[in-house]
Amino acid sequence: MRVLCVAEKPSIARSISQILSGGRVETRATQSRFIKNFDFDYPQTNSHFTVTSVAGHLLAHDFPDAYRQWHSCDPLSLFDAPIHTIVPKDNKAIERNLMNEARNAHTLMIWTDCDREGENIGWEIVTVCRKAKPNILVKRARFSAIIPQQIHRAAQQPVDLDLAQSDAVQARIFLDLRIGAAFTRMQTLALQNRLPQFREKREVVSYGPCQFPTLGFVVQRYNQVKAFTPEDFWYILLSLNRQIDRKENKVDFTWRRGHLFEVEVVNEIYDDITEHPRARVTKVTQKNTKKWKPLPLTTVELQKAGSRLLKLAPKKVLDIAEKLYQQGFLSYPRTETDQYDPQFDFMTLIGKQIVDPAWGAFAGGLQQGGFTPPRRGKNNDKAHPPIHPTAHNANLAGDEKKVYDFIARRFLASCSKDAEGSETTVEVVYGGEEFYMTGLIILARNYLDVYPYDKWTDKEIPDFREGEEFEPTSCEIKEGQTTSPALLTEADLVTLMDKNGIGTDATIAQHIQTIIDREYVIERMDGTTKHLLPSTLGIGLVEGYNQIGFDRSLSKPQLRRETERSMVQVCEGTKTKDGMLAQSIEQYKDMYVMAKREFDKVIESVRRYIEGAGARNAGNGEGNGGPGRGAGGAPRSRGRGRGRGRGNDRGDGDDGNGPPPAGGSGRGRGAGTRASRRPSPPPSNPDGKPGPSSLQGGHRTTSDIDPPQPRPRSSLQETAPRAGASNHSPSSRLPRCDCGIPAGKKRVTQKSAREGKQFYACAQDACGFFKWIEGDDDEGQGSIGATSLIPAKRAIGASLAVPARQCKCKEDTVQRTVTKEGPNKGRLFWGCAKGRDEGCSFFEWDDEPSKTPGSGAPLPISTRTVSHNDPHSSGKCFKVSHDQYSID
DNA sequence: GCAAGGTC
Repeated sequence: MRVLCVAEKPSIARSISQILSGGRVETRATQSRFIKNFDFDYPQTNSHFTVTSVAGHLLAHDFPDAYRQWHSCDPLSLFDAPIHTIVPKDNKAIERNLMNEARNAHTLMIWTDCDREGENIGWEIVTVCRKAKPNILVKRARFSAIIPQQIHRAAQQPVDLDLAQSDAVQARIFLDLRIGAAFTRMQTLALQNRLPQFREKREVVSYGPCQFPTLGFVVQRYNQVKAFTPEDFWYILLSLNRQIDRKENKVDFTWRRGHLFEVEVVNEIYDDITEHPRARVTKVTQKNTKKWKPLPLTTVELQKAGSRLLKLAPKKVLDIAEKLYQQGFLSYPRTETDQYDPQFDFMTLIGKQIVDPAWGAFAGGLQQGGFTPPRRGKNNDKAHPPIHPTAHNANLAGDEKKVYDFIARRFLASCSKDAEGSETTVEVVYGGEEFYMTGLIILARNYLDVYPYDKWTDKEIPDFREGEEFEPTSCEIKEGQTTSPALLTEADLVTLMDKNGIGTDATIAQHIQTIIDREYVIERMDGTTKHLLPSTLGIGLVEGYNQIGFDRSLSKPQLRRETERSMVQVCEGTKTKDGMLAQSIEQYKDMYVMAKREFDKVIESVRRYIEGAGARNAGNGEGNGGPGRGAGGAPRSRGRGRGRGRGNDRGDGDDGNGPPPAGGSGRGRGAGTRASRRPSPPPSNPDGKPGPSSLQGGHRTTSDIDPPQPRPRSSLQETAPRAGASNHSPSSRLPRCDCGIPAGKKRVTQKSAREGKQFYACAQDACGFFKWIEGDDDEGQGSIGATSLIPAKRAIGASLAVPARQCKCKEDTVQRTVTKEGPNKGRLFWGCAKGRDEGCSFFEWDDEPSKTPGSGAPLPISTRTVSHNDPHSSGKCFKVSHDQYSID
């Protein structure tokens, strides 16, 4: 039996040929420069194999001539115009090769990547091959790593292509083409008609459903920076000189109140406490603490780490990983999965690393009892495992070595144990005010030994006894200033796009490049950090469109997210391709009509900005004070507002008596005995520990993050935000609770599907008011849990893994793994978040459909795939009526 | 002269 295997790219064709043939393979050239055909016998299935490939998508889609000329039709008609499917000129040689080879084959086996796009590329290959041999039997090989065991298994146990996934991609292709072409022509022509700058330049002002939200993030951050007003604050620092190991040391105690924004109040407190000669140690506590080992590695994490730790551009990191994957050293590098299969064979892969001079000994230690199963993240695309090394490579240098080393060390670290330490907290009362200090002793470095990218250092502190008293060496008032957020870096933007489902692992970096190429955004180096600054054109477009009252803004991510959701529904079979298209086209057509009718607003906005008059008011109510960085650069994801009355998750924020806070609200527990004062704690790290802040650092102020200065470049100028230029953030966006006071913004902290989602609640916990913050994730910045709400970008399944099962307590359930020895060990199940003792007895296997009505739990793929496993039912795969492709 | 998604 002759089997024609077609991979998604030439390198995969070569690799699988090597593996399946055991090296005894004949290579034939084709008319395509890139494509080779590989012939060999595969006795395991009594077959003769020919392996070839395409190079990504084989087909292209465009409008017929009558619509292709920009002036030949109203752009509106592009929403309904016919779309032709063709084999583009560059792919003709590939097409000819496929048809020639198909004629001689009994079976066509599709070896494209196991994701949505791969399924669609598979159908494109089928379409072309069937032109030459209509009744060819079609099978699908499923694999997610180029390792012999998987490749042989895929060859011997092929499955069927998934029409639903292909349809979802098809719908996306048509939709993107129609929307992109219609909006791009309309806005380009309108701007050229009305503004001379555009007539002269004659450059395309493109609109794309991914590029515009990407631009939106850059503009949003710019507005936040510009709207930022620094605020002075004051705090009290208590110091003591005391010996550690016979060496004199100055140790600082942190004020429990953090810092206050009223200098008079601080002065008053200060005067009070300095009347007292001595401070007293009220409590010395010691507890064991851990630093968690890293999660298994996803593509986006790899890109962010590459940017932050290895100083390589996201695109560069991905290119290197792709190459190492093709050479068999890494697993598939485009994955959203950060959890391993319970059956994953860690030991064999760890064993391959013991020869390494740098981390071989560590790997050996893991083999001899040091192994602990990796943590389980929340994401699973059900197509690929986390990125891990599949073979050892000792012959790398430069950037390739950096990337491989990182991935190998990350893998070994994730198989190791958390680092362990002992944390000591000393609490002190001085003149009625509380101060504290923490120290850390690392007891076991564990994973840190192989993972130098994480830092955790001892902080020695002197011995203190409960009840002891001392005379402070100094007690002084320090001053600081809140600082503006920074403009986005490329890594920040990658994070935002990923969280909001804009683009795919493979295209995110390209969308960023597109908005730079279009001059919507300008890259600017600030020291060694590259920041992204919107151009006047970029701001003008976004602000202009924002002034048109769309339900869902074109520059925000919801629309794209809806497209993604629809695609998942098509994959699930709960929506048809045509249904999705009709619905989406109608929606975008309405928006197009509205945009065209009110395009004057965009034109005026663009005119204002590029002529320089608009920069004054870019905030436009958007600025929400910006993520507060505190004076010491607290994590950007955390705070909003400018310090005063920031919401904080520790519940010890605003006392509720003063004027309503601007950027959020804390729940008052009062400010000790001085209820009229308004304490504001230092920013916290995500783990709830105090972040590095001015309270410890002393004098770090806003000058750390100076706002960027203008540097004109072209007629479409850069715009530079200045701190303190305008708006205090409006509190008007906050709803009021049933008590009539502004509601507090809070975040779900419970481990569940909604973890991280924000909601409003009564700021004083008085009336029980509750409301989800709609579009919480849209703001992106700091929407910790957003990922779990975003459907998978490429592979089917990720969104289906979102836990939506609800237990008898009407709470979201949590996923657990069977640990008890027995046939179910390692199997996943869902149970009550509160546990069986405190909660209910809810129990469902993860791999079985939920019995809870409307739970949205995953359907096994097999139940919705048209399945024809009988190898003799040649051609029956295509009994399903299928108008997907008719190639012109 | 348009998009986003593959890959070379």
